[in-house]
Order: sequence, then structure tokens, then C-alpha cells
Amino acid sequence: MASARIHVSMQSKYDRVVLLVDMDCFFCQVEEKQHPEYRNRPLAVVQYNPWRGGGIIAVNYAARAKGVTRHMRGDEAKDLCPEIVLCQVPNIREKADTSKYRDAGKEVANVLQRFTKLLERASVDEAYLDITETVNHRMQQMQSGAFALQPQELVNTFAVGYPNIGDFVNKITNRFANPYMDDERFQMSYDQNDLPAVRQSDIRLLIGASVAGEVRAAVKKETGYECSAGIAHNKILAKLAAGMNKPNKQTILPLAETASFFDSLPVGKIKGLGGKFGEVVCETLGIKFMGQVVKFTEVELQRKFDEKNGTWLFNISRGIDMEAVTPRFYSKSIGCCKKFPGRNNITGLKTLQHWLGELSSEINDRLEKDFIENNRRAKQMVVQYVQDIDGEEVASSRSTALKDYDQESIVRFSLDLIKANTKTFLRPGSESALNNAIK
DNA sequence: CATTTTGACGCT
DNA sequence: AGCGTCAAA
Repeated sequence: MASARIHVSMQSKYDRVVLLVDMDCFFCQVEEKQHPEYRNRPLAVVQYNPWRGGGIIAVNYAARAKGVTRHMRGDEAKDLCPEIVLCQVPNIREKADTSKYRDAGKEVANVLQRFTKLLERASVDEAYLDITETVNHRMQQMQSGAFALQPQELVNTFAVGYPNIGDFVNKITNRFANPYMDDERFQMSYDQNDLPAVRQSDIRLLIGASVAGEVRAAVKKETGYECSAGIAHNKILAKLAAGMNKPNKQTILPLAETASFFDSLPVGKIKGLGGKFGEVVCETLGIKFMGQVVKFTEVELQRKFDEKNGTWLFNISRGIDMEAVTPRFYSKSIGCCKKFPGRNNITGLKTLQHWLGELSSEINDRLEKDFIENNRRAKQMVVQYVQDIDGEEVASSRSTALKDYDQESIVRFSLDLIKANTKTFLRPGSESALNNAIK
């Protein structure tokens, strides 16, 4: 099958203007909106709370100032910040149910959607917007005098490499007064074919920032939620920029600043390099920073990694990312899961059936809601589970095609899949004990 | 016993 | 098809 990633084909690598909109400590904001009395207080969202106060999955900025972080238990947060409000993810069917936050994320996406057809939801609280068309239109209006940037649209706007946004605007203004000011450097640094886009890059990103300001104002006005945004020529850079200034701020990553910025940017900050592959890249190349990758040729990188990853690294290290913003509003899959650590391991058939029932019930509700909203039905179901086999964690997944289904059939299908996949499902000699505990 | 619960995508 | 990786709250 062809790769799922679609790449843009266009005259230049710098023609697009892409936004990444990221909600600030989103689950906390959802709780603060629901409970106005919690506003302006340190707050965190936890899942479950009997064991050491629950696990923290979101922390607002007042609580971060006290040293509270994700990963901590609720009790640790209380130690650091006794006045903190700990909101629990709702427990429905004896498990954490994050539907409330999915619904809130959809509410935000409904606002974002009005600004472009090219909206790609990247997670419950993040979306990429390709606003190239709007920027092109405003460029034309600007040339005819029908549109002008208003400074008040750029409050809370930053540009990487500039101490404040005013300096960035001044530079662009000076360039209008003297169009050949930067041109010698542009001609030395970029491909001939890219020069028209390079010459317009800064002003187009600045217009993009004004659009981003409007997007964020609309989200705030219509949902009450605050967000941060990155403005750049592609997804990787927009995502990177969005994290530079938070909360409730937006950041431009100017084309000409990318190289010097990358010189001190740890490799792992780039989306896709935050895990094992990023570690391998650093060890293999003997480097720490993104800018150090440019010292290697594309062929060298392909030899050290593989053809695809080598080319990807070569381009990304130069700030080039041709991956398209692929329109997608609804998720491709709907799933739920629960862990059963330690003494909660599922060891008996009855318990397994019970939890398959709970999970199937949630899935069934969400599939029904999805059918009503989006008029689609699930075609396939996948059961995933982790077993304890001789003290080792062994993950498995099995799938089956779905035609008609309801909660009962989902339970039956999932149990059948697990049974069919397990040589010794029940412990020999027992009617009810699983041979391998499910974690 | 202990982040957990999601979701997308790449490799083989 | 099944497994693994990466990322977000």
C-alpha cells in the first residue's frame, strides 16, 4: 500500500503558510470552564484517585508555577501546592472516561474549521490549518491597498530570533522601503526557484500571524478556551514554533532564522525525533543539536539510516517539510482501554467477561453517537490485550470484520477473539481460571 | 501493582 | 494482519 502521508507539490518549499493551534493545558481549561469557581486557582486533572491521589495528566499554569508536573501523583501535587484543585476524569463504568474532553475538542475544532477547509486535527486539542489561500488573498488586497495589518492584531505574537515582534515588523517595513536590502543574501542562500517565495516569506508569515490572532480570538470568544499557535511554512516548524511561547501566545518561525535556531535546538524537540529514533540519530551522528545534521550529505544520512529516513532528516534539518495538511475532522478509529496492574490483573473468566462488558458498553455508546453525528459504521474491530506469560508482558492484538453489532455482540466477538488466539485459554483442570493473567 | 487513556502511522 | 513507535491530555 502507498504511504499514507501526502506530500505537497508546488513551486517552492516556502509557498504555504501553516498554523498549529494547540490548546493550553486543555483538560484543565475544560474543568475551569465547567467550574468557574476554580478559575485563577492552581489546578490539575487526575485519573482515578484512590492510589496516592491519582495520576496527573494535565496541569494549569498556576500549578506549574508551584512545581506541579504531569506524571506526578495527586498527593505529591498536594505536598507542593496544598491549595491545588484536583479534578478527576469522570469515572463511568468503573473506568476513566475522557468523552468530556473529546466533546470540548470538537467544539474548538468547529470554530477552527471556519477558517480553512484544510484543517487536520492532530489530537483531541491540536490542529493544523493550511491558511495559504487566505494569506495569498490578503497579499493581493494589501498590494491594492484594501488590506493593512493592524498592530493590535499582533499582541501576544513573537518571532523566533527577534527580541520583540516590533523589531520583526520594522525589518519587513525597511525591506519595503529598500527591496534589494536582503537580496544578495537570499540569492546566496536559496535555490533560484525558491527566491520569489523567499522574498515574500516574512510578510506572508506576518499576515499568517494576523490570521492566527483572529483564529485564536474566535476560539476564545466562542468557546472560552485559550490556545497557543505556531506560524511557519510547514507542519514541523509550525508545531515547533507553537511550543516556544505559551500560554495564550503565538510564535512565528521566520525562514531566515531557522538555521541559527536549529544550531542550539536539541534533536528530540522535533516531532518524530522525541523517542528512540531521535536517540539513535544522536548516537549514530555523534550530535546533540538539529543544526549539526546539515553537516551530513543526504547519501550519508541514507546510508546511516535508510533511504526514507535519511532524506527526511536531510530536509527537516534544513527546515524543509513537504508533508501536506491533510483534511481530517473525525478520527479514523474509536477505542477504549483499561489497565489492570499488579493485583488487579484479570485472572478469572468472570472478571474478564465483566470488563469486556464495560469496555464494550463504552465503545457501543461512542459508536452510536458517531453514527448519529457522522453517519458511519465500524467495519472492523480490534481487540488488544497484554498477558503475563512467565512474568513477561506479552502484547497481542486480533481483528475481525464487523457487519452488524451491538454491545452484546461486541463482548462476544472480543471474547471469541481472545479465546481463538490462546492455545491454553483456561488453566488446565479449571472451569474459570485464566491460564495467563491479563494486565 | 502504579500514569493511564487515547489515536495515528510505519514496518514486515 | 499483527506488532511496535510516537505523541498528547
